[in-house]
Amino acid sequence: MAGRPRSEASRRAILRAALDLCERDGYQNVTLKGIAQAAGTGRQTVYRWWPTKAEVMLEALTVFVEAPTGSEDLRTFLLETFRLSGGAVGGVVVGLMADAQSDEAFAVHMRGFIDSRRQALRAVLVRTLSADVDLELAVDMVFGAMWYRLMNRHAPVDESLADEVTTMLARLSS
Amino acid sequence: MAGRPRSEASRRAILRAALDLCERDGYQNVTLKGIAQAAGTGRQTVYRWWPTKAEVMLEALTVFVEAPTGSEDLRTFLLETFRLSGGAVGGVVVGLMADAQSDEAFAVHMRGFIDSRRQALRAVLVRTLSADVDLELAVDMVFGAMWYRLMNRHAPVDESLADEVTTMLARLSS
DNA sequence: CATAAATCGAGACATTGTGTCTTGTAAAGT
DNA sequence: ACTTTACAAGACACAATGTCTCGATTTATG
Repeated sequence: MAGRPRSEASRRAILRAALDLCERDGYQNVTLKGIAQAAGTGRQTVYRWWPTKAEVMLEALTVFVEAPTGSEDLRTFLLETFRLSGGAVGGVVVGLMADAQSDEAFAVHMRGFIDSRRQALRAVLVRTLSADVDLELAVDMVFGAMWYRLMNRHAPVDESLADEVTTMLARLSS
Repeated sequence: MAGRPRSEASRRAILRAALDLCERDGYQNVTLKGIAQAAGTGRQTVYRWWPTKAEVMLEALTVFVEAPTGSEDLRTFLLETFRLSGGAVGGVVVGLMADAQSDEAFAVHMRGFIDSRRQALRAVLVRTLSADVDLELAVDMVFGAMWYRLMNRHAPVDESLADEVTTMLARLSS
């Protein structure tokens, strides 16, 4: 009761092609057909292992992009996080968040991804803020500001945002 | 050099049908074909005046939903805003934000909509916060937290959020 | 009143992406 | 050998988008 094993080469080729096409054409213009073609694989091979483009991208992110380590310093943590989000990866995660709005099954996985990042920030903030500050709300406001800017594009997500957020939070404990 | 004037009845029927279908089926499941059909109008009549579903919805919001007035009290302002965003309107604006990620022309209009709300909050915050607090960042963090919760759905946008944000901001000026 | 201009509702049409299905081949265990 | 599963390639039905055509309607102009 066993057949041909899953091709690890095809899997990596698909995940790699997904990210590459994303960077070249933008998340919204990437199609599953395009991913399969760029990866030199059949379309069914993609559909067999992932239900949607978003799921492919999410796995590609976790495989090829390492998340910022849990730095102890808030400013450093935010610098790493915002540097990553402001670049090509930012375009992907924004597309994923947009797709999550029309795909509840994927939204669940997206929340898992988001939650891991929330935990990392929470671990930093718990050492930075006073004990009587609402930690969950602080996480919402920091990452909220980041996502808000990523999606609405009224201001960049960059080093200066990390500085400003850091000084803003410092005021809470004075 | 004048022809038949635009039918105001059709315009209102389309905007009304757009919101009604949104509430019944959810933003993502609404199609332009469905809107035209529900409004009892031809499809071309919709396309003649709006390029996309998102533009129809945005106009429908501004016509049928009145924005919270610029209350002087921060907590009251947030209560009104969050009560609106937490209901059926929240589902629409989230859908619009998602669509804006794949339609740059609409994203420009969306930023205009967002910016009017930012100005309203800014007007309240400038009377609430100390003069040396970064006002733009404060707006980003407050509305950011709201949008973050609306899109990721890890926590509700309700009265308690308004309370928590109000007390959090009060700490900045102590 | 006659004509030009622009709208109206209705629906055909091509295009594109999704997701399923089929075909013939390849690689594993039994 | 035989079964099972994956593979690449591509046909297929389906749904939504956006353009186009059609005949009819409603306005301003001469």
